[in-house]
Amino acid sequence: MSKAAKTSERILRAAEKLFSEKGYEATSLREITQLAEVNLASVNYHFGSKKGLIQAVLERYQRVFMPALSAELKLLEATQNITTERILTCFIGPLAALEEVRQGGAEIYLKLLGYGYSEIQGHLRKFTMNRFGDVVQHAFRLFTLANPHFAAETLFWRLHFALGTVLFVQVSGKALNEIARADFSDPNPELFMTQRLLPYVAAGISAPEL
Amino acid sequence: MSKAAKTSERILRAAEKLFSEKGYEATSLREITQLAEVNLASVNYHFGSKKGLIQAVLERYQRVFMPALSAELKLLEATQNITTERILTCFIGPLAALEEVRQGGAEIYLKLLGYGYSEIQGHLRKFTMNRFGDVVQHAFRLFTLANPHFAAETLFWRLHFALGTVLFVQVSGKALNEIARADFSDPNPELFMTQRLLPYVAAGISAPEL
DNA sequence: CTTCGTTTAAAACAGGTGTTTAAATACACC
DNA sequence: GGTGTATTTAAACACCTGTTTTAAACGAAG
Repeated sequence: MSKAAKTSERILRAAEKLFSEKGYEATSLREITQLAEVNLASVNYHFGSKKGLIQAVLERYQRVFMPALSAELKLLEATQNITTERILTCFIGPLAALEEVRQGGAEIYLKLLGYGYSEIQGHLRKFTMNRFGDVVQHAFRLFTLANPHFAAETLFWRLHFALGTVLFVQVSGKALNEIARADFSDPNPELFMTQRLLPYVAAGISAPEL
Repeated sequence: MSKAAKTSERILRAAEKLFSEKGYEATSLREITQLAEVNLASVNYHFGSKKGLIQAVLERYQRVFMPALSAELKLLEATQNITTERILTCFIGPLAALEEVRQGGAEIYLKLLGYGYSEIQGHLRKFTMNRFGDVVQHAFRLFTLANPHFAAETLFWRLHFALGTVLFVQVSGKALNEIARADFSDPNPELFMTQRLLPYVAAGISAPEL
Protein backbone atom coordinates (compact mmCIF):
# COMPACT_ATOMS: atom_id res chain seq x y z
CA MET A 1 0.00 0.00 0.00
CA SER A 2 2.75 2.41 0.89
CA LYS A 3 4.96 1.21 -1.93
CA ALA A 4 2.04 1.28 -4.36
CA ALA A 5 1.81 5.07 -4.68
CA LYS A 6 3.56 6.69 -7.61
CA THR A 7 6.86 8.43 -7.05
CA SER A 8 5.72 12.02 -7.33
CA GLU A 9 2.85 11.38 -4.93
CA ARG A 10 5.18 9.77 -2.41
CA ILE A 11 7.50 12.77 -2.66
CA LEU A 12 4.61 15.17 -2.07
CA ARG A 13 3.39 13.33 0.98
CA ALA A 14 6.85 13.10 2.52
CA ALA A 15 7.60 16.71 1.69
CA GLU A 16 4.42 18.19 3.15
CA LYS A 17 4.96 16.24 6.34
CA LEU A 18 8.55 17.39 6.82
CA PHE A 19 7.96 20.94 5.59
CA SER A 20 5.10 21.39 8.04
CA GLU A 21 7.16 20.01 10.90
CA LYS A 22 10.46 21.83 10.43
CA GLY A 23 9.96 24.49 7.79
CA TYR A 24 11.16 24.64 4.20
CA GLU A 25 14.79 25.63 4.59
CA ALA A 26 15.43 23.28 7.47
CA THR A 27 14.18 20.31 5.42
CA SER A 28 16.63 18.83 2.94
CA LEU A 29 15.78 16.98 -0.23
CA ARG A 30 17.71 14.01 1.11
CA GLU A 31 15.44 13.80 4.14
CA ILE A 32 12.42 13.96 1.92
CA THR A 33 13.55 11.33 -0.55
CA GLN A 34 14.69 9.08 2.26
CA LEU A 35 11.31 9.25 3.99
CA ALA A 36 9.57 8.75 0.65
CA GLU A 37 11.87 5.81 -0.18
CA VAL A 38 12.64 7.40 -3.51
CA ASN A 39 15.75 8.40 -5.37
CA LEU A 40 17.18 11.85 -4.67
CA ALA A 41 17.19 12.98 -8.30
CA SER A 42 13.53 12.23 -8.78
CA VAL A 43 12.60 15.44 -6.98
CA ASN A 44 14.32 17.53 -9.62
CA TYR A 45 12.96 15.28 -12.33
CA HIS A 46 9.33 15.64 -11.27
CA PHE A 47 9.30 19.14 -9.79
CA GLY A 48 12.27 20.85 -11.40
CA SER A 49 13.69 22.22 -8.19
CA LYS A 50 13.12 22.43 -4.44
CA LYS A 51 11.20 25.65 -4.97
CA GLY A 52 9.01 23.85 -7.49
CA LEU A 53 8.34 21.13 -4.94
CA ILE A 54 7.37 23.71 -2.32
CA GLN A 55 4.91 25.30 -4.71
CA ALA A 56 3.45 21.95 -5.69
CA VAL A 57 2.97 20.99 -2.06
CA LEU A 58 1.24 24.28 -1.29
CA GLU A 59 -0.87 24.30 -4.41
CA ARG A 60 -2.42 20.93 -3.58
CA TYR A 61 -3.90 22.43 -0.46
CA GLN A 62 -4.77 25.82 -1.94
CA ARG A 63 -6.74 24.18 -4.75
CA VAL A 64 -8.96 22.46 -2.20
CA PHE A 65 -9.16 25.20 0.38
CA MET A 66 -9.67 28.31 -1.72
CA PRO A 67 -12.70 27.21 -3.77
CA ALA A 68 -14.34 25.83 -0.63
CA LEU A 69 -13.73 29.12 1.15
CA SER A 70 -15.07 31.02 -1.83
CA ALA A 71 -18.28 29.01 -1.74
CA GLU A 72 -18.74 29.65 1.98
CA LEU A 73 -18.20 33.37 1.51
CA LYS A 74 -20.81 33.54 -1.26
CA LEU A 75 -23.22 31.63 0.92
CA LEU A 76 -22.68 34.03 3.76
CA GLU A 77 -23.01 37.09 1.57
CA ALA A 78 -26.41 35.88 0.40
CA THR A 79 -27.72 35.76 3.97
CA GLN A 80 -27.29 39.52 4.36
CA ASN A 81 -26.25 38.81 7.95
CA ILE A 82 -22.54 39.46 7.87
CA THR A 83 -20.58 39.64 11.10
CA THR A 84 -16.90 39.25 11.82
CA GLU A 85 -17.52 35.98 13.64
CA ARG A 86 -19.55 34.60 10.75
CA ILE A 87 -16.83 35.44 8.24
CA LEU A 88 -14.22 33.76 10.38
CA THR A 89 -16.46 30.72 10.73
CA CYS A 90 -16.43 30.47 6.94
CA PHE A 91 -12.81 29.34 7.23
CA ILE A 92 -13.55 26.39 9.50
CA GLY A 93 -15.34 24.13 7.02
CA PRO A 94 -12.81 24.53 4.20
CA LEU A 95 -10.01 23.84 6.65
CA ALA A 96 -11.71 20.67 7.81
CA ALA A 97 -12.16 19.71 4.15
CA LEU A 98 -8.37 19.46 3.89
CA GLU A 99 -8.62 16.21 5.80
CA GLU A 100 -9.57 14.69 2.47
CA VAL A 101 -6.18 15.42 0.97
CA ARG A 102 -4.52 13.94 4.05
CA GLN A 103 -5.14 13.19 7.69
CA GLY A 104 -4.26 16.30 9.67
CA GLY A 105 -4.42 18.31 6.47
CA ALA A 106 -5.75 21.47 8.08
CA GLU A 107 -2.89 21.64 10.54
CA ILE A 108 -0.36 20.88 7.82
CA TYR A 109 -1.75 23.56 5.52
CA LEU A 110 -1.63 26.28 8.18
CA LYS A 111 1.91 25.35 9.13
CA LEU A 112 2.98 25.41 5.50
CA LEU A 113 1.53 28.91 5.24
CA GLY A 114 3.14 29.99 8.48
CA TYR A 115 6.62 28.88 7.49
CA GLY A 116 6.03 30.35 4.06
CA TYR A 117 5.39 33.77 5.48
CA SER A 118 8.45 33.85 7.69
CA GLU A 119 10.90 32.13 5.36
CA ILE A 120 10.20 32.80 1.70
CA GLN A 121 9.23 36.40 2.35
CA GLY A 122 6.80 37.76 -0.17
CA HIS A 123 7.01 34.86 -2.61
CA LEU A 124 4.17 32.96 -0.99
CA ARG A 125 2.03 36.06 -0.76
CA LYS A 126 2.48 36.88 -4.44
CA PHE A 127 1.89 33.26 -5.36
CA THR A 128 -1.37 33.19 -3.41
CA MET A 129 -2.58 36.54 -4.66
CA ASN A 130 -1.85 35.69 -8.29
CA ARG A 131 -3.85 32.51 -8.19
CA PHE A 132 -6.53 33.22 -5.59
CA GLY A 133 -6.50 36.99 -5.26
CA ASP A 134 -10.22 37.17 -6.00
CA VAL A 135 -11.09 34.99 -3.01
CA VAL A 136 -8.86 37.02 -0.71
CA GLN A 137 -10.42 40.25 -1.93
CA HIS A 138 -13.89 38.81 -1.48
CA ALA A 139 -13.15 38.00 2.14
CA PHE A 140 -11.73 41.47 2.65
CA ARG A 141 -14.86 43.02 1.16
CA LEU A 142 -17.07 41.08 3.54
CA PHE A 143 -14.97 42.19 6.50
CA THR A 144 -15.49 45.80 5.52
CA LEU A 145 -19.22 45.14 5.30
CA ALA A 146 -19.16 43.65 8.78
CA ASN A 147 -17.18 46.61 10.13
CA PRO A 148 -18.36 49.57 8.04
CA HIS A 149 -17.21 52.17 10.55
CA PHE A 150 -13.53 51.16 10.29
CA ALA A 151 -10.95 52.96 8.20
CA ALA A 152 -9.61 50.73 5.42
CA GLU A 153 -6.17 51.00 6.99
CA THR A 154 -7.42 49.76 10.33
CA LEU A 155 -9.04 46.73 8.79
CA PHE A 156 -6.01 45.99 6.65
CA TRP A 157 -3.77 45.80 9.67
CA ARG A 158 -6.19 43.92 11.86
CA LEU A 159 -6.73 41.21 9.29
CA HIS A 160 -3.01 40.74 9.02
CA PHE A 161 -2.78 40.63 12.79
CA ALA A 162 -5.41 37.91 12.71
CA LEU A 163 -3.50 35.99 10.07
CA GLY A 164 -0.37 36.34 12.14
CA THR A 165 -2.07 35.07 15.25
CA VAL A 166 -3.34 31.93 13.56
CA LEU A 167 -0.15 31.12 11.69
CA PHE A 168 2.19 31.75 14.61
CA VAL A 169 0.16 29.61 16.96
CA GLN A 170 0.14 26.83 14.40
CA VAL A 171 3.86 26.99 13.68
CA SER A 172 4.90 27.06 17.31
CA GLY A 173 2.01 24.78 18.20
CA LYS A 174 4.13 21.77 19.12
CA ALA A 175 6.13 23.64 21.72
CA LEU A 176 3.01 25.37 23.03
CA ASN A 177 1.08 22.15 23.35
CA GLU A 178 3.93 20.57 25.28
CA ILE A 179 3.75 23.37 27.82
CA ALA A 180 -0.02 23.40 27.86
CA ARG A 181 -0.23 19.65 28.29
CA ALA A 182 1.79 19.94 31.47
CA ASP A 183 -0.89 22.11 33.07
CA PHE A 184 -4.06 21.63 31.08
CA SER A 185 -6.00 18.97 29.27
CA ASP A 186 -5.29 17.99 25.69
CA PRO A 187 -7.12 20.19 23.22
CA ASN A 188 -9.10 18.86 20.31
CA PRO A 189 -7.73 20.64 17.20
CA GLU A 190 -11.11 21.62 15.79
CA LEU A 191 -12.49 22.79 19.12
CA PHE A 192 -9.26 24.67 19.67
CA MET A 193 -9.90 26.57 16.47
CA THR A 194 -13.51 27.50 17.20
CA GLN A 195 -13.47 27.83 20.99
CA ARG A 196 -10.06 29.36 21.57
CA LEU A 197 -8.61 31.02 18.50
CA LEU A 198 -11.77 32.36 16.92
CA PRO A 199 -13.03 34.37 19.91
CA TYR A 200 -9.64 36.00 20.37
CA VAL A 201 -9.27 36.84 16.68
CA ALA A 202 -12.84 38.08 16.28
CA ALA A 203 -12.57 40.36 19.30
CA GLY A 204 -9.27 41.71 18.05
CA ILE A 205 -10.59 42.50 14.59
CA SER A 206 -13.73 44.18 15.92
CA ALA A 207 -12.04 46.11 18.71
CA PRO A 208 -13.18 49.74 18.84
CA GLU A 209 -10.94 52.19 17.01
CA LEU A 210 -9.10 54.69 19.22
CA MET B 1 34.63 55.22 14.58
CA SER B 2 33.40 52.08 12.95
CA LYS B 3 36.84 50.48 13.00
CA ALA B 4 37.41 51.64 16.56
CA ALA B 5 34.98 49.19 18.19
CA LYS B 6 36.43 45.97 19.55
CA THR B 7 36.02 42.81 17.54
CA SER B 8 33.42 41.08 19.67
CA GLU B 9 31.29 44.24 19.72
CA ARG B 10 31.51 44.55 15.94
CA ILE B 11 30.44 40.93 15.60
CA LEU B 12 27.46 41.44 17.88
CA ARG B 13 26.27 44.50 16.00
CA ALA B 14 26.59 42.82 12.63
CA ALA B 15 24.97 39.64 13.89
CA GLU B 16 21.94 41.27 15.47
CA LYS B 17 21.32 43.23 12.29
CA LEU B 18 21.47 40.21 10.02
CA PHE B 19 19.70 37.86 12.41
CA SER B 20 16.80 40.27 12.76
CA GLU B 21 16.54 40.72 9.01
CA LYS B 22 16.79 37.14 7.80
CA GLY B 23 16.57 34.86 10.79
CA TYR B 24 19.24 32.79 12.50
CA GLU B 25 19.57 29.81 10.20
CA ALA B 26 19.47 31.88 7.04
CA THR B 27 22.37 34.01 8.26
CA SER B 28 25.85 32.54 7.85
CA LEU B 29 28.88 33.33 9.94
CA ARG B 30 30.65 34.44 6.77
CA GLU B 31 28.01 37.08 6.12
CA ILE B 32 28.33 38.30 9.68
CA THR B 33 32.12 38.48 9.73
CA GLN B 34 32.15 40.12 6.31
CA LEU B 35 29.73 42.84 7.42
CA ALA B 36 31.66 43.27 10.67
CA GLU B 37 34.97 43.41 8.74
CA VAL B 38 36.36 40.76 11.03
CA ASN B 39 37.98 37.38 10.57
CA LEU B 40 35.72 34.36 10.33
CA ALA B 41 37.37 32.42 13.14
CA SER B 42 36.92 35.25 15.64
CA VAL B 43 33.26 34.30 16.08
CA ASN B 44 34.19 30.91 17.46
CA TYR B 45 37.00 32.46 19.47
CA HIS B 46 34.79 35.02 21.22
CA PHE B 47 31.47 33.18 21.40
CA GLY B 48 32.41 29.52 21.12
CA SER B 49 29.88 28.68 18.46
CA LYS B 50 27.09 30.14 16.39
CA LYS B 51 24.63 29.14 19.07
CA GLY B 52 26.73 31.00 21.60
CA LEU B 53 26.64 34.07 19.39
CA ILE B 54 22.86 33.86 19.10
CA GLN B 55 22.51 33.68 22.87
CA ALA B 56 24.91 36.59 23.37
CA VAL B 57 22.98 38.72 20.89
CA LEU B 58 19.68 37.95 22.58
CA GLU B 59 20.98 38.36 26.10
CA ARG B 60 22.16 41.90 25.43
CA TYR B 61 18.57 42.89 24.76
CA GLN B 62 16.98 40.77 27.45
CA ARG B 63 19.23 42.29 30.11
CA VAL B 64 17.93 45.73 29.26
CA PHE B 65 14.33 44.87 28.54
CA MET B 66 13.44 42.47 31.32
CA PRO B 67 14.48 44.57 34.34
CA ALA B 68 12.77 47.61 32.82
CA LEU B 69 9.61 45.58 32.30
CA SER B 70 9.83 44.25 35.82
CA ALA B 71 10.00 47.79 37.19
CA GLU B 72 6.98 48.87 35.16
CA LEU B 73 4.97 45.89 36.36
CA LYS B 74 5.77 46.63 39.99
CA LEU B 75 4.77 50.25 39.45
CA LEU B 76 1.47 49.18 37.97
CA GLU B 77 0.76 46.66 40.70
CA ALA B 78 1.16 49.39 43.31
CA THR B 79 -1.55 51.50 41.67
CA GLN B 80 -4.18 48.85 42.37
CA ASN B 81 -5.70 49.77 39.01
CA ILE B 82 -4.80 46.82 36.88
CA THR B 83 -6.36 46.42 33.45
CA THR B 84 -5.28 44.42 30.40
CA GLU B 85 -4.50 47.62 28.50
CA ARG B 86 -2.39 48.96 31.34
CA ILE B 87 -0.36 45.76 31.56
CA LEU B 88 0.28 45.81 27.84
CA THR B 89 1.31 49.44 28.06
CA CYS B 90 3.97 48.37 30.53
CA PHE B 91 5.80 46.78 27.61
CA ILE B 92 6.02 49.98 25.57
CA GLY B 93 8.53 51.89 27.66
CA PRO B 94 11.01 49.00 28.11
CA LEU B 95 10.83 48.37 24.37
CA ALA B 96 11.62 52.00 23.64
CA ALA B 97 14.50 51.76 26.11
CA LEU B 98 16.16 49.29 23.75
CA GLU B 99 17.00 52.24 21.53
CA GLU B 100 19.88 52.82 23.91
CA VAL B 101 21.55 49.55 22.98
CA ARG B 102 21.10 50.40 19.31
CA GLN B 103 19.00 52.50 16.97
CA GLY B 104 15.91 50.50 16.08
CA GLY B 105 16.61 48.23 19.02
CA ALA B 106 12.97 47.54 19.84
CA GLU B 107 12.23 46.29 16.34
CA ILE B 108 15.41 44.21 16.30
CA TYR B 109 14.63 42.62 19.66
CA LEU B 110 11.11 41.60 18.67
CA LYS B 111 12.33 40.13 15.40
CA LEU B 112 15.05 38.21 17.20
CA LEU B 113 12.38 36.78 19.49
CA GLY B 114 10.09 36.01 16.57
CA TYR B 115 12.68 34.09 14.63
CA GLY B 116 13.75 32.40 17.83
CA TYR B 117 10.30 31.02 18.42
CA SER B 118 9.85 29.61 14.93
CA GLU B 119 13.40 28.35 14.38
CA ILE B 120 15.10 27.20 17.56
CA GLN B 121 11.95 25.64 18.92
CA GLY B 122 11.80 25.60 22.65
CA HIS B 123 15.41 26.59 23.26
CA LEU B 124 14.63 30.29 23.36
CA ARG B 125 11.66 29.74 25.62
CA LYS B 126 13.67 27.71 28.10
CA PHE B 127 16.52 30.21 27.92
CA THR B 128 14.15 33.08 28.69
CA MET B 129 12.31 31.27 31.43
CA ASN B 130 15.51 30.18 33.15
CA ARG B 131 16.89 33.68 33.35
CA PHE B 132 13.76 35.84 33.56
CA GLY B 133 11.03 33.43 34.55
CA ASP B 134 10.11 35.57 37.54
CA VAL B 135 9.30 38.57 35.35
CA VAL B 136 7.21 36.46 33.00
CA GLN B 137 5.30 34.96 35.91
CA HIS B 138 4.77 38.38 37.40
CA ALA B 139 3.20 39.59 34.16
CA PHE B 140 1.01 36.51 34.03
CA ARG B 141 -0.13 37.09 37.61
CA LEU B 142 -1.15 40.64 36.77
CA PHE B 143 -3.11 39.46 33.74
CA THR B 144 -5.08 37.09 35.96
CA LEU B 145 -5.78 39.97 38.33
CA ALA B 146 -7.04 42.05 35.41
CA ASN B 147 -9.23 39.17 34.18
CA PRO B 148 -10.25 37.34 37.34
CA HIS B 149 -13.23 35.64 35.72
CA PHE B 150 -11.11 33.74 33.19
CA ALA B 151 -10.08 30.13 33.49
CA ALA B 152 -6.30 29.81 33.77
CA GLU B 153 -6.31 27.81 30.56
CA THR B 154 -8.10 30.58 28.69
CA LEU B 155 -5.60 33.18 29.80
CA PHE B 156 -2.66 30.93 29.04
CA TRP B 157 -3.73 30.52 25.46
CA ARG B 158 -4.74 34.12 24.91
CA LEU B 159 -1.43 35.44 26.15
CA HIS B 160 0.36 33.16 23.75
CA PHE B 161 -1.94 34.30 20.98
CA ALA B 162 -0.98 37.86 21.86
CA LEU B 163 2.69 36.99 21.79
CA GLY B 164 2.18 35.32 18.44
CA THR B 165 0.42 38.33 17.02
CA VAL B 166 3.18 40.71 17.96
CA LEU B 167 6.07 38.50 16.90
CA PHE B 168 4.56 37.45 13.58
CA VAL B 169 3.74 41.00 12.59
CA GLN B 170 7.26 42.05 13.45
CA VAL B 171 8.93 39.21 11.57
CA SER B 172 6.86 39.63 8.42
CA GLY B 173 6.81 43.37 8.97
CA LYS B 174 8.98 44.27 5.99
CA ALA B 175 6.72 42.54 3.50
CA LEU B 176 3.61 43.90 5.22
CA ASN B 177 4.91 47.44 5.23
CA GLU B 178 5.70 47.22 1.53
CA ILE B 179 2.09 46.31 0.82
CA ALA B 180 0.74 48.83 3.27
CA ARG B 181 2.91 51.60 1.90
CA ALA B 182 1.34 51.12 -1.49
CA ASP B 183 -2.10 52.01 -0.13
CA PHE B 184 -1.58 53.81 3.16
CA SER B 185 0.72 56.29 4.80
CA ASP B 186 3.96 55.29 6.46
CA PRO B 187 3.44 54.25 10.06
CA ASN B 188 5.59 55.51 12.90
CA PRO B 189 6.87 52.37 14.68
CA GLU B 190 5.98 53.53 18.18
CA LEU B 191 2.53 54.75 17.17
CA PHE B 192 2.02 51.51 15.31
CA MET B 193 2.62 49.64 18.54
CA THR B 194 0.27 51.70 20.69
CA GLN B 195 -2.42 52.69 18.19
CA ARG B 196 -2.64 49.56 16.07
CA LEU B 197 -1.24 46.46 17.76
CA LEU B 198 -2.21 47.20 21.34
CA PRO B 199 -5.97 47.69 20.78
CA TYR B 200 -6.17 44.47 18.80
CA VAL B 201 -4.21 42.46 21.32
CA ALA B 202 -6.00 43.92 24.34
CA ALA B 203 -9.42 43.21 22.86
CA GLY B 204 -8.36 39.67 21.99
CA ILE B 205 -7.09 38.92 25.46
CA SER B 206 -10.17 40.34 27.16
CA ALA B 207 -12.69 38.82 24.77
CA PRO B 208 -15.63 37.23 26.63
CA GLU B 209 -15.34 33.51 27.20
CA LEU B 210 -17.80 31.34 25.34
C1' DC C 1 63.60 45.09 25.31
C1' DT C 2 61.70 40.85 26.35
C1' DT C 3 58.24 37.86 27.66
C1' DC C 4 53.73 35.93 27.99
C1' DG C 5 48.86 35.63 27.53
C1' DT C 6 45.40 37.49 24.36
C1' DT C 7 43.78 38.25 20.03
C1' DT C 8 43.79 38.03 14.91
C1' DA C 9 44.85 35.80 10.51
C1' DA C 10 44.73 32.45 6.52
C1' DA C 11 43.87 28.02 5.44
C1' DA C 12 42.05 23.70 5.64
C1' DC C 13 38.60 20.46 7.48
C1' DA C 14 34.59 17.45 7.46
C1' DG C 15 30.10 17.38 6.31
C1' DG C 16 25.87 18.96 4.15
C1' DT C 17 23.25 21.44 0.34
C1' DG C 18 20.57 21.59 -4.29
C1' DT C 19 21.44 20.18 -8.84
C1' DT C 20 23.21 17.65 -12.98
C1' DT C 21 24.92 13.90 -15.56
C1' DA C 22 24.88 9.64 -17.99
C1' DA C 23 23.72 5.03 -17.88
C1' DA C 24 20.25 1.57 -16.73
C1' DT C 25 15.59 0.24 -16.37
C1' DA C 26 10.56 0.31 -16.95
C1' DC C 27 6.69 0.72 -19.57
C1' DA C 28 3.33 1.72 -23.20
C1' DC C 29 2.43 1.37 -28.11
C1' DC C 30 2.82 -0.11 -32.89
C1' DG D 1 8.43 -8.68 -29.63
C1' DG D 2 10.93 -4.81 -30.62
C1' DT D 3 11.02 0.34 -30.48
C1' DG D 4 10.99 4.71 -28.25
C1' DT D 5 9.67 7.53 -24.63
C1' DA D 6 9.38 8.08 -19.65
C1' DT D 7 11.26 7.09 -15.49
C1' DT D 8 14.67 5.56 -12.06
C1' DT D 9 19.28 5.04 -10.50
C1' DA D 10 24.06 5.89 -8.71
C1' DA D 11 27.57 9.00 -8.95
C1' DA D 12 29.61 13.22 -9.25
C1' DC D 13 29.31 18.23 -9.33
C1' DA D 14 30.07 22.85 -7.41
C1' DC D 15 29.15 25.33 -3.60
C1' DC D 16 28.19 26.54 1.10
C1' DT D 17 28.04 25.52 6.09
C1' DG D 18 30.14 25.75 11.10
C1' DT D 19 34.35 24.59 13.16
C1' DT D 20 39.41 23.71 13.91
C1' DT D 21 44.13 24.34 13.27
C1' DT D 22 48.53 26.57 13.19
C1' DA D 23 51.10 30.47 12.87
C1' DA D 24 51.55 35.30 13.19
C1' DA D 25 50.75 39.85 15.39
C1' DC D 26 49.49 42.43 19.23
C1' DG D 27 49.71 44.65 23.97
C1' DA D 28 50.67 45.13 28.54
C1' DA D 29 53.94 43.79 32.66
C1' DG D 30 58.49 42.82 34.41
